Amino acid sequence: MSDLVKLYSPKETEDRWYKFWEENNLFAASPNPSKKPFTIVIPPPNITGILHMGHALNNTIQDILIRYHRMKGDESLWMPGTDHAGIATQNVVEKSIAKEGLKREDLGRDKFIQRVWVWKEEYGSTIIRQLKKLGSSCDWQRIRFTMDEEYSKCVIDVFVSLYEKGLIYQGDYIINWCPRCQTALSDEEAPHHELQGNLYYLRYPLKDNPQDVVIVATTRPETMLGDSAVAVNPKDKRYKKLIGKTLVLPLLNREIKIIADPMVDAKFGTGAVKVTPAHDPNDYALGKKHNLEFINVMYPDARMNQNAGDYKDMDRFEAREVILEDLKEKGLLEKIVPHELSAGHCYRCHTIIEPYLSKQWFVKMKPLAKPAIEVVKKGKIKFYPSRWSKVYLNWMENIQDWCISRQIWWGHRIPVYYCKPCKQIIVSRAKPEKCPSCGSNDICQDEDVLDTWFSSWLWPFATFRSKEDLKYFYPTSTLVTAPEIIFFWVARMIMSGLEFQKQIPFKDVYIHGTVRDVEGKKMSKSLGNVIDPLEIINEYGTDALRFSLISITAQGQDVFLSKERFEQGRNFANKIWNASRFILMNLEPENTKADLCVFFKKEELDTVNRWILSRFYSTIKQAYKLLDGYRFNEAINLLYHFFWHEFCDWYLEMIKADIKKTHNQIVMYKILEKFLRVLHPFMPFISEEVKQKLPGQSGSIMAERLPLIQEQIIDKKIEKKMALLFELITTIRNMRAELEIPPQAQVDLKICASDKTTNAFIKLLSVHVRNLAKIKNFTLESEYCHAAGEFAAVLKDMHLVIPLAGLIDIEKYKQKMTERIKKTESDIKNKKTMLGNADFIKRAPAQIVEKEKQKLLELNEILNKLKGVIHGLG
RNA sequence: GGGCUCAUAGCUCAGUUGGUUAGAGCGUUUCCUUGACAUGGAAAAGGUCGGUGGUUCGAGUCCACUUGAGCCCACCA
Repeated sequence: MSDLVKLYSPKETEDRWYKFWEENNLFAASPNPSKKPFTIVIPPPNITGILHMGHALNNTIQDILIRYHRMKGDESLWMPGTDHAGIATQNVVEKSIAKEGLKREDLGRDKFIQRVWVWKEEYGSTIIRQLKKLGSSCDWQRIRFTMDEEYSKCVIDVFVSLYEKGLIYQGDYIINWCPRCQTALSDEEAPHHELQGNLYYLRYPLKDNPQDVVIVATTRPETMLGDSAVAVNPKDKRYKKLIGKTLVLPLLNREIKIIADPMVDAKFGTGAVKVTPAHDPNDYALGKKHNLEFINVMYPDARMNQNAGDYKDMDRFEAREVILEDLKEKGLLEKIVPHELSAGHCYRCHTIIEPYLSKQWFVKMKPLAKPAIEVVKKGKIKFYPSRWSKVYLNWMENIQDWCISRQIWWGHRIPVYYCKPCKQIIVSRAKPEKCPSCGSNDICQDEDVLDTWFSSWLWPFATFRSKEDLKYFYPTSTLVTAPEIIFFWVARMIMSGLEFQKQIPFKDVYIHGTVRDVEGKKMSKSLGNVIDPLEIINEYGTDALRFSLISITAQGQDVFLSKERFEQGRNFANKIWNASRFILMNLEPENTKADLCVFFKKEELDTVNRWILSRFYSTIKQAYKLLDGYRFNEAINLLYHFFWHEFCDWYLEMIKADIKKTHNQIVMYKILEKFLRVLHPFMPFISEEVKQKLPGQSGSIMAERLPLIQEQIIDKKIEKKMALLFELITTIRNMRAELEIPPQAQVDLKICASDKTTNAFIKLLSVHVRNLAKIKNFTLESEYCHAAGEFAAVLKDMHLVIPLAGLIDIEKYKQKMTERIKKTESDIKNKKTMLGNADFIKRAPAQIVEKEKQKLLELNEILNKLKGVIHGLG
């Protein structure tokens, strides 16, 4: 290794190791009764997906969990797969055939679906390849697709079973309709966004007295063509006498009634509202209640239809303008007031949703939601961070029925059949030969397919191919996903798991933040602010990407990302690489064989080695705890700090002078080797690469176990003492800088430490003071030893003296000391006040009081020493 | 209209059960090309934790109100 380059090169190593792991089947998991299962099902990416930072974060977290548990000794399965993504995929393939001048109708249903499968074969696994670049240790042999034959069977089975239970029904309702995709959408698929629009005030003349008008306000004037009433609040005095009267709908001259309903808010607009039952959910309810006519005025593509009179064939927004013009001409446009409104948008193509009356299939959600609410309330499923459980419960408690039919071709076709002669509806797992009612074989299947989420909600169990696997790995352990997926997927999986497996689908739900750019904007292609993970991998390496991403992801907080962040990860990988190089080039292979636990004997091992071992075990103990609590950033930052600043900056520097000593050899090797194992879940590639270069090591690091915590090695006293030593060295270095002594020049140093323990400790470790602070003649006194004209500093109850005067600016230094004295005096004053407070003495825990007392003593000591320094300066 | 999150060093952010010299990375300043690493080392400067009030012996850390930023949900036409 020592002959290798100074810079770590992830490019040359990462792909190689991934291939090695795959070829050696190291990702595979299978039921093993002697082990605990740990299971994660991947949120299946769309086959149209291309890896973005959200995926990178999501999958890095899962991979950390999986690798951590695998090395903990659990039978760890990361179940991979992809989602057929009905609308998204259909859109992509439609675009692709459009290049040949074709529409899907030109091909016909079967040919089109064939084309989708061809597309899927060619591009559908792009995202999988990219997940592999990320280092994801999924059991790829188990990979699932939501349109796999068996999976599809399960989807159909679930539909039929829910239908048989009376939980699926068909009906004419107002649904969210995307005119561009030309399909119904669920409420979740039509998120509302604010829109700057207008409130248009229209005048509807009374039939009896056309000079008199009722003014209605609307944001969508084109829907007036479908009006079948005007509604007012029954208590509204302004309109009381008009209730029951007839209006003439302008432009179409249709007669409509004025009705009264308490649903109308008298304070909004004019207090009179036009009622369009076929184009608005509220109006739909009014229409049902008051038995109004349902007039659909649009084609599925949102052009006006035959019910729209002269406006037929105009697009809805074009019609809006023309209608307003015409009304204005007739003097029936009262006014236009700017008005902010929110409208549903298609989550696939962002087209404004049209509330549209149509026949669709729905799932009754209330009965399914009930047990799903219970399991979260009872803590059987826990959200991390816990606040998301509130969001979940709030949604579940107000759940609406789920529209599951989609008017597209790519997806699971609804298993409903219609008998043409007798109109019988047959819901069946397989196509019936003949109608059970009339015996006819003139049967056709429902044209619609199911919502993609109607297949993904079965993911945690439908992915398992055998009963044994299902029994062993289900319920899964942790689900890792983003907040916007809670309603779409998490909630529904909980419902389906309870309904079809009678068990929760997972125990923990870890909700991570959204990846945003530095300005806090969501990363998206349209904004052009994306950072491509693959580019980062190419430039900095996968380990760097993973490290940086994780180190800034506090539990549940959004991630603000700029490209520079990845430098830290790259630098850390390089640091590990070089520290390893250093160790390996100094390591005698025979020293790699010792068993650390046998070797470790307090009495025999020197302080420095005891210290670093203690720090190592303290660190991993804390890291494991943090990982178990899903605090990934804290865990990795802890490991980072340990390795870089304690192991490299202090430990390796201290033992450098005596690197061939057996104890040093054994300890530095053991810590490196063990550290790599702890690091592996976070940075799988470099940990494997270095591990493989260690002498006497064979086999993958993936097959190793995490180092066990050796409690008996943790020694807080030594850790504290060593902290003092470091402070001492730092203070001396500081003095040298103050004196502008060149780094390579050696100086003499006197330390006056009156405290016996401290004195003895410094004596014991004086070699390190000499080496790390470049000291030539070192003397340790127990008495005050600061002579006039010498340069001195104070550390706790010690005086540090460099007998080399004249170089410093005495006045400047005096001033600095005076400031410190002032600060110390003020600290003392505060402490005295605190300790003088009877309530504090009485109520604070004794150990805190004791600690404060100690601090006061120390401060007094420091004050004395500082005064001595000033005095010494003359 | 309801709910949630955030506001801590120049920048980006940590800070689990309230304990008192508030941390990191990046950036800045000074010095160092010393055989592991300049994707490096040493040292330094820099916050009193958005505001107000409260609880407490003690609050960045709990409560109320408030200001600003952002997100989610909701059938205001």
